[in-house]
Formats: sequence, structure tokens, C-alpha cells
Amino acid sequence: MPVEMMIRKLRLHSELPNENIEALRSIVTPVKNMPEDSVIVREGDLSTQCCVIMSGFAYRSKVSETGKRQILSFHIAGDMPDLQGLPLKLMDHDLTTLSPAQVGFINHEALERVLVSRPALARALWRETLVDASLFRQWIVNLGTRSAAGRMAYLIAELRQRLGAMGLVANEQFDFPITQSKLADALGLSVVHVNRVLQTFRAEGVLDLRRSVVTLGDLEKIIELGGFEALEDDSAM
Amino acid sequence: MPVEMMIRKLRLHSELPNENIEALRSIVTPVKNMPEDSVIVREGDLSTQCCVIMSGFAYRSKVSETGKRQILSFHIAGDMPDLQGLPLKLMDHDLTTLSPAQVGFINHEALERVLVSRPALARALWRETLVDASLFRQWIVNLGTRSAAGRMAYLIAELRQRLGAMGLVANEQFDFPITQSKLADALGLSVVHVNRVLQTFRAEGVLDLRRSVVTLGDLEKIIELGGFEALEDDSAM
DNA sequence: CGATATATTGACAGGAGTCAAAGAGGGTGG
DNA sequence: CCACCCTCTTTGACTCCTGTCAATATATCG
Repeated sequence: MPVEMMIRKLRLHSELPNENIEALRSIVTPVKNMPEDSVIVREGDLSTQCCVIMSGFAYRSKVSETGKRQILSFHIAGDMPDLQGLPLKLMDHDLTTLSPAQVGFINHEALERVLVSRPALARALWRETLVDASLFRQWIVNLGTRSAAGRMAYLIAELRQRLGAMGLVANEQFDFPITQSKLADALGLSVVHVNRVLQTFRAEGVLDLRRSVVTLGDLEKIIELGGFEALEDDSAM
Repeated sequence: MPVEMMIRKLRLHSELPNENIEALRSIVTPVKNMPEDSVIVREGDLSTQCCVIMSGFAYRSKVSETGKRQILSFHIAGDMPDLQGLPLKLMDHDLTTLSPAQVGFINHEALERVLVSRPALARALWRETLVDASLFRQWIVNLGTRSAAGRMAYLIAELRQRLGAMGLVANEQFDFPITQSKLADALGLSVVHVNRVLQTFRAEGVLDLRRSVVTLGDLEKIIELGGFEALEDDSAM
């Protein structure tokens, strides 16, 4: 029941009565299976629906005028990566699948009708977009203050944390089907340097990222390198 | 009438009937004059109010575990830089005045009461937080894809655009009372290198940032260096 | 007019980019 | 089942952008 992921995630920060959950569930379209590298929405599009990642991965990206692509964030099961399109409509970045993915869609008009009488649900969705913004802020810190190895470690630590919250980490190992070239675009590094960092990590037993799977070797070290602090739990909604 | 700035800004992306505007205006507290470097909210705080910059500048920042400070964004008259604290409460970063500033406050409880019966206003505020998120995304692109000079140029171009929208740019010149050390923290560069970039800009007549004032020399060049594209206008709310 | 913060310089080091070529892996079609 | 192709990964050599350190000059302010 893949929609549950989305609900699970919303409930991480918002209390939602079942009635709201049901209303939301009822307007999610049947899941669509998308191959990797499928564009879900493109910069400049006007959103008419938003999507829910049911399984697999997606990423958001933007190309700067110099032609370089910057990956802004990665998304996992439960995420609604273009929710901000509900109030804002005009997409300012692309959203693409990173792996084969199951994606559900929610029509904006249907969602608006549901929200009219359910302010708590509207608020939960607002929060969801703000948690998203908070991750962007942390990403800015990551890019602005850390070395190549630190950035990489941070990315892995963040992913582990988010995947963990969704129950997708087992035996300190998780799926992450990404190429080094995309890692480079996310971290603001060159492919060559990404490769160098990954090899150092392997050699030192920090972690091993290979063939779509990340194996965490020395979690302490990763957290130290990435300066990652576990998110506080959500006592303060 | 400094509150007008906030209204002007909200109306950049949302249509708001006067009735909503009045409701909002009525709960803004009298302006408080704050000296430079005053902390408005601190990471870890629970928000009970949000602020409106009436005049002057503020910035948001976060310190990474390595002790380095990253400045996330600068804020100008009309901005509500901690609006996200309304739904999210727990601050994940600091908010500080950059210059002496006039700041108004809006109590959360009062605001919630106003919002209950005004979904359009709630939506406008949601949008406001999303525009904010959109700027963070652009900042990620800036840090991830551009060289030192490019980042600096982008910052100036962005500021010029935002200050311009508020009517705060005259004769290709505007106020921006910042030290090179803070610029460094924003751009993810060292102070020394910031200095070098600024000198090159002066020498080449690109721009002159000195004693709290930015003078734009060659706007074309700035936009080219910073790869800045004017924001589309807001036809797509 | 000191005292402190900020800006500027110069010399040097090093992390990360670039270029170019060689391996590996994974599909695909014959 | 193997050859071929294409993408992805890995290496090595070299460059250069940006950081670091340390000293000096300039502002600013009480």
C-alpha cells in the first residue's frame, strides 16, 4: 500500500485525523510506473497536479546559465517533491526520476476542494513544503562550508536519516541508484573529484557507494565528516 | 508608513482584498528600532511571533558543526524572514539584523485568529514562504555552479532586483551595509578572496561595494557574470 | 587620540578542476 | 554466446582557483 508512505511522512510533523487522511487518499490517482530519467515536471511548466513518490527515487534540478546542472535535492518514497506547485504554479526547476519509480498524482483542483473544508490538512501540507525548505537551507550550509569529502558524507548521512525514517535502511545499507556524474552535479564538484572522494571512503572503510547501493562502513566517521546532526524530533509542531 | 512595504511585497504574488490587508495591518505591533547585529530569533527557539522588516537589513544564518557560519539569505524592507515559524515553530537558524533596522512583529496567536476566516490570506502567506524557498534554491545553484566572481555578481544582481521591486534602488546605486567577512560567510569564500574579487570588480568598473553602498558600474557584465535571469513576472500565481 | 574592527597585500600551499586516455560493466543484436 | 557499443568509472598529469597565514594599512568610534 504505497500511499501509506506519504501519510507516514506527513504524520512525522503533523497530527492528522483519519478523516483527513482518507480524503487525501481518495484523490490520489492510481500509481504510474515510470522508468528512470523520466521528467515529471519541467522548469517553466504550470503545475496542475502534484506527485507522490511511492517507490524509487527522484531529484530536482536547475541548470544555470553557464549550462551547468545543479541537483537541488533527492526524493524518496513518501515525498511530494512538487507540492509547492500548488500555491505557486510556475515551476522554477525540473523534477526527474532517478531510478524506475512508482508515482502517484493528485490533481490540484481536487486537492483544493478537499482543502477548503480541512484547514488542518492545508496546514500539514504547508508544513511539508517548509520542511522541504529547511532541507534546502541545510544544503546551502553543506555547499558553503564543507570540503568535498564533508559534502559527500553529509549527503549520505542525510539520505540515511530520511530513508531510515521511512524504514528503507537495513543493515546499514540502502539503495541509492546514482551515477558519479549526478553526484557531482548535486555536490557542486567535478566527476573526477567525486570519484577520488569515493575511493578514499572505500579505502578507509568509511562507506562504499557502488552499483546503486550504499554500504555504511563507519557511521561515526560519516557523521563526523558530514557534521550531520540528527534532526530533533518533532516535539515542536 | 513602513508596513506598506510588506503589503506591497505580498501583492507581488497574491491578490489580496483590502479587508485582508486591514486585518493584517491591525495586528502588527508598533515598530521597534533595533541596532545592527541584534539577534531577532535564534536557532532552537520556539517562535511565538513573526517579524516584518520595515527598514534596514537582516540576514539568516546557521553555523555548521565545524564552527563555520553560513549566511543563508539577506532580507530587506517588506520581508517576513521568519514567517515559516508560524507553521513550523522550531527555528532551525538564526535571524539577525545586518544594519540598524525597524522591525514590526506579529503575534502568532493573533495571526492565527485572523487566518481562520481568511483562507486567501493564509494562502498568500504560504506563497510568501515558498518564494523564500525558491530563493534558497537559486542560492544553491549559485554556490554549486559558479566561481567566486560569479557568486558575488549573482548576489548583487539578486539584491538589486529585490531592492528594485521595493523601490530602493536609485541611480544604479543602493544601500548594503555589509562587511567583507559577512560576504565571505554568505558566499562560502574566504575574506581574503572576497576582497580580491571586489577589487577586481572595482578595477574593471563592474561594480563598487564600499562603505555600505553598492554602485553598479556595468550592469550587463554583472548579469552576465552572475548568470542572473530576471524573475518572470508573476502571471502564474 | 588610542583602540578595535575592517580592509588590503603578499607569499605560499593545496584542494579541486580540466584534459585525455584507458578500463569495466551492462545491454543488445547477430 | 560472443562481439560490439555505450555509458560509467578510474587514472595520471598538470593547472589554477581559492584558502591560509601573517603583516600592514585604513576606518570607525568612544
